[in-house]
Amino acid sequence: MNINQASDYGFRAVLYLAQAGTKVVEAQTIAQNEVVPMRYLLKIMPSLIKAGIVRSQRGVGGGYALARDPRDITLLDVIEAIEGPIRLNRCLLDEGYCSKQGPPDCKIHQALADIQQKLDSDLSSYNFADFLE
Amino acid sequence: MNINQASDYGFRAVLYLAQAGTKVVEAQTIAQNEVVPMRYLLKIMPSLIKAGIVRSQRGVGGGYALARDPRDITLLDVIEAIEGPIRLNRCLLDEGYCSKQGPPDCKIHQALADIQQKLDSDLSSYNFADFLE
DNA sequence: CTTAAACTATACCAAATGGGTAAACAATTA
DNA sequence: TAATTGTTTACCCATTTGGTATAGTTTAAG
Repeated sequence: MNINQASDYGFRAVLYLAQAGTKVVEAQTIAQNEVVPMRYLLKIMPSLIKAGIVRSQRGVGGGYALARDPRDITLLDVIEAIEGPIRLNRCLLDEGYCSKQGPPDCKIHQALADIQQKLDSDLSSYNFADFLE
Repeated sequence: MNINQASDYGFRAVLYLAQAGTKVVEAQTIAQNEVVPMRYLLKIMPSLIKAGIVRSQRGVGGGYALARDPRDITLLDVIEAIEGPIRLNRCLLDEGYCSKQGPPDCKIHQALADIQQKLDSDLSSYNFADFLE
């Protein structure tokens, strides 16, 4: 039960870009400053772009910049961009996954759904403007 | 980011035992009723025993029963018994794990710590008496 | 006091996931 | 048109996950 390394790298990249303001920063700079393996970072970034969190520019002088105000980027946004939606239990998303095919009123399922919703909302309550010094 | 299958099986086993009251129930009965692979269930149960959630009896007529009131067994208890403590990010538990060895005042770390604490508390707010019909 | 029923401990295994690297490609600018 | 920088895709190895098998230990019944 944890956030994976890729998401953690995503946090660092977004935070670095937030600190950089509107400047376009190349991957290598982010990788070095945030101690993220460069090639791995390059693989992660497109997920952040597809999610509308980051924009990129190719070619000489290219790099990455935030696509929107850091205030509008939450921890959950980054996690979901990289790992997809959170599901405390697979049964909460994959209908028919549960081997018991439990009664639709499975109370544990309902409890987990409630807890997951709170977790989502907690992860959404922190935005990257909060993290700037 | 999810609770693993073993914990889900653990939920089912504990719920089944809670419904059985004080009766000693053999593994096969639990496995069949809760649709859990018998051998896998047998591997999981010792974790619940070590955590003081379940007690076992060997030999003829043996089986499992809850070791304490269902009201005193929470979702978190079962998860921690089976998966160990929850850590949203490894850096929250393994000191010195973070490749950045970030400043001790990493704001993201602090946010995740807060969120994790809320998650723990939410998972603790449901006990297995709540789940009985 | 032996046998059968039940849990325990270990070891093993295949498939999926996680973390990371490599190489060829596409775009952009000087 | 060449150099720079991101994109795409494929590959790779180690770990984890979910599960099975096997040998062993405890206990109650006969």
